[in-house]
Amino acid sequence: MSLKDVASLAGVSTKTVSNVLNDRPHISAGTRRRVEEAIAELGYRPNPAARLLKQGRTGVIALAIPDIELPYFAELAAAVHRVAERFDYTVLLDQTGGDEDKERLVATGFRAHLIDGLILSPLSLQPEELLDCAARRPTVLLGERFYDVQVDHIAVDNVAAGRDAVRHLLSRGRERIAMIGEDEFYAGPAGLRKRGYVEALSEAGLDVDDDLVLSAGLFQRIDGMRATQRLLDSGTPFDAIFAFNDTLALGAIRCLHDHGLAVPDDVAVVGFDDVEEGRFSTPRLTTIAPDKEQIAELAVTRLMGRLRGDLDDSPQLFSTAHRLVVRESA
Amino acid sequence: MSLKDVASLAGVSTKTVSNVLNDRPHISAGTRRRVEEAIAELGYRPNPAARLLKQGRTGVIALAIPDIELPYFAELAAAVHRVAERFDYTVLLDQTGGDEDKERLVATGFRAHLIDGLILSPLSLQPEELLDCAARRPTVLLGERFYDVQVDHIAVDNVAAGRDAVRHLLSRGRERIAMIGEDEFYAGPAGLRKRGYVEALSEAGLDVDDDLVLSAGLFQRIDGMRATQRLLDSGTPFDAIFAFNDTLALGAIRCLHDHGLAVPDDVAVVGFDDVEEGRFSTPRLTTIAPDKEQIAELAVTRLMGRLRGDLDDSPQLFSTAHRLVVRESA
DNA sequence: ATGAAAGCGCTAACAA
DNA sequence: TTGTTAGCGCTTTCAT
Repeated sequence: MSLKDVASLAGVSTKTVSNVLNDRPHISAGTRRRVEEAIAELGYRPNPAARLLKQGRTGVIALAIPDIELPYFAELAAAVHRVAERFDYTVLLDQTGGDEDKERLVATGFRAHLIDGLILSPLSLQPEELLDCAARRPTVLLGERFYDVQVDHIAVDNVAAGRDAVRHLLSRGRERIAMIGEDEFYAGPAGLRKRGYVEALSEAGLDVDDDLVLSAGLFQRIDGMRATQRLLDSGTPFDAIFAFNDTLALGAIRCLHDHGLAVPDDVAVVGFDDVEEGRFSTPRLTTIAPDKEQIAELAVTRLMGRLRGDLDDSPQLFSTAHRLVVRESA
Repeated sequence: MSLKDVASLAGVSTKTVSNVLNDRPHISAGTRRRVEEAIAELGYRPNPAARLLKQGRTGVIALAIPDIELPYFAELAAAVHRVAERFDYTVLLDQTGGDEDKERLVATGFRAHLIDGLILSPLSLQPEELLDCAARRPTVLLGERFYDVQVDHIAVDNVAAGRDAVRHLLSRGRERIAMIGEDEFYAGPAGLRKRGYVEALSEAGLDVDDDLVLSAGLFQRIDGMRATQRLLDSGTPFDAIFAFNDTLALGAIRCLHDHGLAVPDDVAVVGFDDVEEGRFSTPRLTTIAPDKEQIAELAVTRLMGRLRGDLDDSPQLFSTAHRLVVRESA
């Protein structure tokens, strides 16, 4: 059933029906009523595919993140949803799982091509591929990078944030500060946070002890737990942990508790992300809080600007706010 | 740039290009090569809208849930994603926020999206509207209902699950068991869980004390915390809490800790959902674990069956497995 | 094995 | 104010 059916039932042309549907002016009240009755009678619904084919916009943007099960991304996704809604846009969620191929698939749009724009949180994609992706459609990248890709980036200042976290630990008199989240992709946020860690230590005249630098797979709770276990097993003394996200930190705390260690008395812990969970955990988590609302706001409005074509400045890096939230764990 | 351009560059008809694109037989090697070269040279990408208009399927299913920030839904969404991927389907996530109007919007598809099917977790929508929604496109409902709607439902046996939770508490010698999650929508899962609570109590010869029955807005941590605070304020003695989801339970524990109450020694707590968070919390959470993988599997395959039209049985309620996971909190 | 041409349902330029 | 009609880019039937 199509526009035509409605038109013939209402005794008007398709154009008129289209006008009614799109709420355009220049329709007499009587005609409008007749058309609306016909629509109701037929239970007619416009075919979005046809509309899309015609006007070339879908009303959908994609948000591609590594893992929706990580609360940070869930909270970010919720924020993006809220902003997108204001623009009458829906969000298609894509999980890359940190898998490079999957990420590439999403980026090149082999799969979900029915989108007007893309907000991508890349984990392993290389600059040239990101550029290619952005050339294909309006794109905003989440997460700071070293390299200078000509694509809009939105991120907190990870070096500064990492420094803030470690400075706080130092100010509490901790000197053997472990770090969880070392990453092979030096160019990403993790590399930058490590930089902040290193800088804060050296400010305090401390050297980086490689035994205190731990890596952690997918940044889930279990990874934080395992890393902490390795640290404990190694016998290296430590009195604090800076985890590169809150779930790692929560996993670390779980492990410390299992070994009868008190947080923060024996070991102070600082996380990163300020997820809801950390506000209710025992102990409550001290963390770096990025402004997720601001990130979402910026990402979506930037995308909308590009979509509407009323953005003529060149791609840039937007640095969003962050702050240290001191709670109980450090 | 379209198929036509590719065709003329390759010196063939659009039909041939289409054949190559869709990997159909009956193409000579030479022709295929020439077409592929033309595609590469032009950097051509098929327009999915056109394809969609023609064949009427989008390769996208929507998952409409109240709130992605609730870990249960995030985990469920991840599971749905994984299953959908096997069918080469992408998942569009829609948040209803438990808002009735928003839910209706999603259900009726007013925001007519390019969607082949819908998995909906309704909170407040009425039977007739759900039916209407299902009539419109293949639909699977998540969460048990009392009423007998002719739509596929997938849910754990909430009455049995609620009973299991409370029986466990009783077996631990608790007799003043509070309940958090009372809901005005008696027909939904919450109402059924309460039924299980009531049944288990009466099995044990106990009466329901209305002072122990607490309601809780959106099932977030803060709601659990507030409900527990009210309970404490009321002065009603209690030695256990059955929270209708894990986040409520975690919020309750946070509140108990704040008041110097030990879990489970002073108050035992059982949750519902078995979210990852509860496996790492302090104390670890005892909970009812629905089989999320099974739920996702069933929901998606059911949808796929309807989409392919090779499902001719009538809509039904699928009861999925659940089990009690005893950890530290009770 | 390949080509010509008719739509899929909608919008919008142009006509009346 | 309303109608006519030409596409949007693809798939597909029917010819060749």
